[in-house]
Amino acid sequence: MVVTRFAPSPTGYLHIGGLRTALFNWLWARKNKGKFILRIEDTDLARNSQEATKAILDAFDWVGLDYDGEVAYQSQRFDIYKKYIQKLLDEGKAYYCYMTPEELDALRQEQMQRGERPRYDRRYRDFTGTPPEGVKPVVRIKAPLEGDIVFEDGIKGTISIKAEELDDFIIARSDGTPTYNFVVAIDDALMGVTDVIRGDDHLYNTPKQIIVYEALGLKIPRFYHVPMILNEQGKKLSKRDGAMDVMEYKKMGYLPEALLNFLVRLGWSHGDQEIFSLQEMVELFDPKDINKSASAYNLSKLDWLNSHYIKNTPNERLVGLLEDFGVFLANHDKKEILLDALKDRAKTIKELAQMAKEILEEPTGYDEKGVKKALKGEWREILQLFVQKLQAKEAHLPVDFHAIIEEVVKEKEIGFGKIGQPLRLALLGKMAGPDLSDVMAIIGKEETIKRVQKLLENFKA
RNA sequence: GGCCCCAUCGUCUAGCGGUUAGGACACCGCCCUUUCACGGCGGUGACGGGGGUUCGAGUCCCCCUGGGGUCGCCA
Repeated sequence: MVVTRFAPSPTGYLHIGGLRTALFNWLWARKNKGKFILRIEDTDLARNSQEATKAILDAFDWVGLDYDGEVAYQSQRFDIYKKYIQKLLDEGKAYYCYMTPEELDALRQEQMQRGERPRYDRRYRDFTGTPPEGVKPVVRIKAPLEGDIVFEDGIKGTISIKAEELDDFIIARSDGTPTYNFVVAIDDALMGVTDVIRGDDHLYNTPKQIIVYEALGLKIPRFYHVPMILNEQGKKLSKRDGAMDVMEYKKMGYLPEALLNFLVRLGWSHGDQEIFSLQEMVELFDPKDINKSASAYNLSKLDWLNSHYIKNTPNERLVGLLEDFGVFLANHDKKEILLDALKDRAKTIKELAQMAKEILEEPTGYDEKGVKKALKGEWREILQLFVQKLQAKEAHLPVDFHAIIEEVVKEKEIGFGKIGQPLRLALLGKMAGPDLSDVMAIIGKEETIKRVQKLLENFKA
């Protein structure tokens, strides 16, 4: 049985790197019919917030990732960790350290000045004297003094760290609360986690966690360290790099399946395939196919994927999606024509909404270049004739409107462009947009006439 | 700076000793067309550098360069 987990610390929103990590873990668990656990790493009471936890849950909900069992909160498991700390203390595998933060700082300063690597000097490791007064001690684990800590990373291969590189790191703060590297190891072991897929910023934590596993005699899981996601410039992702928050993508009009598809291809691939449904990802995903190098994200590819998914989204769903962007089509009798005309033109739902508005709402002005280009020659007579003919007929469907245009074209012996350009300007206020017959059918005969007459009115000879 | 990791078109990537180095996004051109998109077709474009190993290296080894990660009583 494969058990994976996603273990964010609730210090803010879920960012896209976190979502990719969550997705990889989720996929691997689902593919193996195993379990995917969501665990909130909130041991640092001073830093976490419930809003952040909620934000993470909301993001999961939006993209459609689920998890098995209840969400685990480390802050509710302190007594478990306490027992293990005591166990290590009793067995002499951990010890109290009475060094104050100030003393530690001073030591680090000195070491830095001497050009040495700053680290705790193990002064209390074998301390047997009388502890200094008034200092609440931390608990440190006895890390091995020599040798190498070696593990097999499922992505990077064999990783080897010398024992001298590690120090006796803190497993319990002076207030008694346990620290990250300690609780992670314990929880992963206790929850039966078999495969840990996480960002490679955790690579250096792994040997520390292995020290904990070994001190406690717990089973060590398989590790997969996924390379980071870089910004479009190929630099480290930071808060300044635009949309980091997963939910921002919803606001920008991206579909969750597009975001997931985009993210899964960042660092992972399956031959030349670009489009993956969630189901296909589950079938094909394997962490052994994850790349070893970092990857930069490029929004234009996300746009492409998003437009792909929009094209293939049923109109009914688009109607619902559009409501978040102020377009309400549920009761519009021509919504099918409208959506069919627009859905393969929009990169985002936001854009789709904008395009819909530009059709549904009367133009507030006319594009300057368009005016110059379209309003010349016989444009006035042509539009007048068009209105005349339209007024005399019933017209509901695009074909009805198209027939009238054709009549005008024939009668005046002109090309489609001669009527199309001024008509487009009248209807949309600009020179780009979907098929005019569709537009007219959507807004209807009366509105069509109204808009054409308005143009005629605005540009009197 | 120490330690660790990484390196194929601008970007995401395929490649797993013998390929005209493939695909996708973006870009450019053509076609379609009442416009703009969509779509179709075509094009520009990459193995960071230097040494080895080998009959033969994008593929294996070493060095350099470049990039990233990490060195907390954060996770």
